[in-house]
Amino acid sequence: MSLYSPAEQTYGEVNQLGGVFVNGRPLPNAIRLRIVELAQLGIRPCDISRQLRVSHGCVSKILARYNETGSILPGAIGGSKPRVTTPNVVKNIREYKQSDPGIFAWEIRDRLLADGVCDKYNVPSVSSISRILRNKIGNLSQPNQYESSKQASAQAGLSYNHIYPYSYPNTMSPTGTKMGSHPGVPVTAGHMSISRAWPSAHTVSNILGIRAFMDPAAITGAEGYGPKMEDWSSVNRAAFPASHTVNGIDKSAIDGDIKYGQPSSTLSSYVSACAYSPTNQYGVYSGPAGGYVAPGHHHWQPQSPTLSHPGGGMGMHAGEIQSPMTFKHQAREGTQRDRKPPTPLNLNSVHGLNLPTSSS
DNA sequence: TCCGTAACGGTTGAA
DNA sequence: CTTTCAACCGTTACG
Repeated sequence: MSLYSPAEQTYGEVNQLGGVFVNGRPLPNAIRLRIVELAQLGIRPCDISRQLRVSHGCVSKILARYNETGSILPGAIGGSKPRVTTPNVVKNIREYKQSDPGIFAWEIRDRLLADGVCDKYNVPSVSSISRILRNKIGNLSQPNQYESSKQASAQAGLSYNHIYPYSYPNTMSPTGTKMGSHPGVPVTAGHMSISRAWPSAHTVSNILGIRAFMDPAAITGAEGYGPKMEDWSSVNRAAFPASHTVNGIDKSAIDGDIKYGQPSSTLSSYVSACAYSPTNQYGVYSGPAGGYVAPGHHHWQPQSPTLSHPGGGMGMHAGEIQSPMTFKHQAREGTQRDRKPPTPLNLNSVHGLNLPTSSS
């Protein structure tokens, strides 16, 4: 799909509940966040599922993950984690080699075990060590930036918190038709495309995207749905609302972002735990404002509970969700008979679902 | 009816 | 540059 996609086709499919999703891709952060927030308001998962039009399996998964890790973010997709040849291992191999240039690969292997660098489960094979020697350490005199960059964080275990690594191809739309118009966007800098990148033009598309997202009808209707996946995704990402404190659920942040822009550092808590960030290549969205996001950490490892990290600067237009759902309470309200009317807050207001679009 | 989870088809990105 | 491969995704269906 990458190359080009049929523009008219919507990017995304519609699930049984009428929600739009992109197969293989994570739900937009804004929706993920909304799921968590609604759950915290006491809304049952099944209701959340219906309201947001996200499969219950997904709601269940996101909530479970949130409970476990404290993060609403999806895990890192793609790439391959350094399995045995972690930077630390490479570093050690290099050291062994430097101190004894004639050392055999099997000897290195034994030393890695002996020194506790690796255990029997993750020690590289002799052939791997040979490859490392050949490919990464071949010329000891060279600085080898690879390591320097990663190595640091590498074994730390905790280093990964970052924002979701969505990398996003910034290539805006290949098609160019719609977006082409504003080429300004930086393709170059992969990172940040998100937040800053979205000046106006995107906005529109975002909106479309968004709407489409939630409202299938819109999609179809809008032939435009211009933003193809990428944009879409960007939307998503960007959309990350911010609020933090899950408990408190302050939407203020969100609102804020609705206004666009504000970097909301707030979402940190939600975001934080996300998985690692891939190399710093795309940097992760350093947000507009933020520049936080230190490139350095990425680390593989399952996410951990630690979380809060200022990472976030994504720009978000949280708005995304808003429109879609607007929570049609209709359905539910009618049936309110449920059990506890959990919503003290009124769903509608929950997130500020107000659609800023119109106003602003 | 609700919810956890496996299967499935998909995307991604490091190696 | 292309291919592999392992990670994750959300939906669906089942129990």
